[in-house]
Amino acid sequence: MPVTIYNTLSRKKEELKPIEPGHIKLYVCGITSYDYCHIGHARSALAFDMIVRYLRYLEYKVTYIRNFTDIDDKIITRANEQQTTTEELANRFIDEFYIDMDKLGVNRPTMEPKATEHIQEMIDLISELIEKNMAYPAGGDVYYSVNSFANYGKLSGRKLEDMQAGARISINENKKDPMDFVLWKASKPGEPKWESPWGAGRPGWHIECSAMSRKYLGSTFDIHGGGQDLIFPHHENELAQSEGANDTSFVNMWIHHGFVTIRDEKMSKSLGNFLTIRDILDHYHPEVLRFFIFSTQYRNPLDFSETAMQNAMAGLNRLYECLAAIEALEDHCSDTATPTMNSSDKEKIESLESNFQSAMNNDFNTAKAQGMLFETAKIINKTIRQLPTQPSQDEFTLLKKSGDTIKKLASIMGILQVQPSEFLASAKATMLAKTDIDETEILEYIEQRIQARNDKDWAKSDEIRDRLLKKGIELKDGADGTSWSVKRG
RNA sequence: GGCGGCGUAGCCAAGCGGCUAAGGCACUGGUCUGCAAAACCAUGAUUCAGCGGUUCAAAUCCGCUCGCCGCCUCCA
Repeated sequence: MPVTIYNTLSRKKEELKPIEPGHIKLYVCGITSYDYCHIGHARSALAFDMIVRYLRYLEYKVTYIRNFTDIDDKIITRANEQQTTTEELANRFIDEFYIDMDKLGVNRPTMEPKATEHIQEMIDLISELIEKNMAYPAGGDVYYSVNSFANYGKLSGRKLEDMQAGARISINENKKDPMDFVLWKASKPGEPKWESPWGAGRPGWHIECSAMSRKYLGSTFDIHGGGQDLIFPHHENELAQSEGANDTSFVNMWIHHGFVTIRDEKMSKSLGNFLTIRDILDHYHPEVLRFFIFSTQYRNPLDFSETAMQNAMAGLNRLYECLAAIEALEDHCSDTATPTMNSSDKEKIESLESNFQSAMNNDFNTAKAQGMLFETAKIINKTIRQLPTQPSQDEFTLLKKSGDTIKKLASIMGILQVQPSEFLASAKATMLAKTDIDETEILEYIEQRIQARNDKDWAKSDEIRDRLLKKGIELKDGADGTSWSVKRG
């Protein structure tokens, strides 16, 4: 079963065929580090984390490069505002980025090059472009000449004429063509600068990815990824630079993920609908965010809302409850017991892994893959319910094994990786933090209620239960006493 | 204006020309319970924004219309 991926360049799903058999080389545009990361950054990191995990699960070797943009206009502006250096600011937010990524359980890429550590590679690349007459110095800057690259626009599907008609391009006296973009920027007084053949300055944004991907992955590699907003101009320009300089195809497949929206609008600071990763992690278990993000295919827009997160939590809970039920099975088997599972259910359970794979092979369809997990959980729950006290050894083994398979497959999405009890407890703690009651108070009420129940004083018992419910606490009377949880929603 | 995407049950979401249109959440009924809650079980689309067309066959392909979104400036 081949992996097929939607390639932005061809606008079709294509079979993944690594250049070097068994080895996939992937480059993803990382963050510009000048602020805390938001939920959109989380989706990007998580989407490629999932892709890499899946490819490795398929036993591909994956070399995964994700860069840090640690010098650019926004960083300079922000550093000035905070009266610090660009280096200090960028490094500080790289540290914050790692804090968020670690909480989300995102695996580190193979390498994470920083732009400022690859200035020489960029200067070399720019020099090559100048030699080939594809770039020109002007007034201390260096520009890429879009007219020198016949295929300019092939990734984003734009024509130069159309783009000029749009005419939202800043006027710049130095440019030969308004669409030409900067490769090297002369530094203004007080700005960070590096020496170059064209004077002191700093690199343009697009050139860093061309230089770093070439250094670590070569002139042609398998997959380049990023958010959909990077298609133009960033990736279009990278492609023009790299193919212009290297005279060879830059990337075989371009993967672009969709946006996270809030009330169906793209997040932005000006709209005030901006949510950082840590805002969300204060209220939800990291696996809830992961589950939510993978509840739709990576290319679709994903609308964030409290309701959606509650749904995600409920769904994840259901899967954990199923795992807990499997764990709770006691090993009392009988050789003579008749199996309770019908053959079609048994077949479905046994084909979980291959069904999961075909979902994932179809452009990493995590939404469908999640559906497979639920389908299996449903059958397992049903089976466990019908199980005699002495189940057959086969059936018992199948259930245990299915639980392990669920966990293994879920690990590709980074969910179901903690003990069910641990997840439930930690979800409870974050939920409790949102209420105005604490655990000791709840336990006191429960004690009082147990007394009332022992006295068969149902009125008082119900009154206590209602009082807690008003505070958002639900009680459950089980076989082993009363337990509590925070009411959802 | 140019380019791209989307519109499937109350909500989220699979589906990529042919098996009963996955799955989740919510709702409702049942099991359980002192009553509840949780959990579990069961149940929902003769129909896929609308209209035409291609085909033996369309949610799936083509055209048009309507609605929504993104990019064309930094952006995940």
